[in-house]
Amino acid sequence: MSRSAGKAEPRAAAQPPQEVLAVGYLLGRARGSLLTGLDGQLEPFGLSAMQFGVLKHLAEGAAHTAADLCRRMHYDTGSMTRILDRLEHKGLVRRERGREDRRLVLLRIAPGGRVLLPRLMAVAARVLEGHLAGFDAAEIEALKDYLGRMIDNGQPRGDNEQRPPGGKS
Amino acid sequence: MSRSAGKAEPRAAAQPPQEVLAVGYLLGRARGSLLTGLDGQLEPFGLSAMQFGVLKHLAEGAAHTAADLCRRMHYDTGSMTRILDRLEHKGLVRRERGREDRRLVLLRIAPGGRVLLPRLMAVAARVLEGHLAGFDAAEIEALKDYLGRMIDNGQPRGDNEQRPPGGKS
DNA sequence: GACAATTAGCTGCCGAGGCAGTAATATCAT
DNA sequence: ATGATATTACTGCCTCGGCAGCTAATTGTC
Repeated sequence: MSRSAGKAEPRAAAQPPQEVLAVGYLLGRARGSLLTGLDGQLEPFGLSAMQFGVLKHLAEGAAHTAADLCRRMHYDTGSMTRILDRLEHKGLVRRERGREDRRLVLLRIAPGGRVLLPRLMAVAARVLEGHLAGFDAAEIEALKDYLGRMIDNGQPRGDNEQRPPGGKS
Repeated sequence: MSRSAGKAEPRAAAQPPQEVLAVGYLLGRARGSLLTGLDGQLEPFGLSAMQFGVLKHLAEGAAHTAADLCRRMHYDTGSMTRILDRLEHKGLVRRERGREDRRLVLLRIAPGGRVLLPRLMAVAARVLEGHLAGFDAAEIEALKDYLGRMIDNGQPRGDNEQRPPGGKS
């Protein structure tokens, strides 16, 4: 949002390396604390934070297949298969072979998952809010903005995308 | 500040759960991007980001034993042993039994590590700065402040957390 | 229709991190 | 001193995520 593109950017990030490296350190610690808390609170339900994320995506209709989930969550397809195995085994997710495209395995939340989800959401929100105690709305927005920008900066990683010449619809 | 029964608190973090959960998501992504970039850049040196962190701590004199490193870096002692094994095998770190307290294994950077470190620092700083491109000094400070506060919020003895009722699976 | 290229999902394998248990040493209480 | 407890470092064991390879199925080209 406050991405002032018109302004000159004097690379203000030019600070003592120590200062910049601390960002990476803090990032790892904050993420670890969040994950530990989340996993701990989710443990009574027998779910991990990752499994919760999958369930949430499915409930929102944000993804309907395993590959879709992997793209959205930037996750490995092999690991996704195993996570779905567990969720299906717990009766929280149902797999169904695609009828039109028989390569696809369409995913749906099972009733059990749909019932459980609200409680999981409440738990997750509580953990997040606990970590964000003392933050006002503007600060949360700023934090999300910063993180988003860092992610964007990291995306154009090193090499060029191969654009095969010619049409690719 | 026990939020045991806190409902209507003046905490501004009361936002739609979606918005708050996004923070966790972005945090994980930003950290992943950073780590991927760092590991990629460190690969030519045959080192991981974690190994670099250990080397850096030793060079700064921030830690002198394995347990010390673990406390500072919030790391598992078993994994630390294995990391030190590799660093020692590469000739970047030296182990020496403590003379006063014979339980300790005093750690020192070997000359090879000391020579290598500046280049590693430069690489790491470059990756960090790449992710922080477009950030001004105040924003970086704010980001570090936010992350630090999140970490502090996650620390608190963690036992005032309620347990969700009954597990099933 | 035959063929290659692409996509979706799954499995095996490997490295890394966390946990528990162990041996050696140090510290404290009695 | 003796025993109990704590700390340090290390070692298996387990789980999880990423990677490579595989099969089945779809799409595109001729």
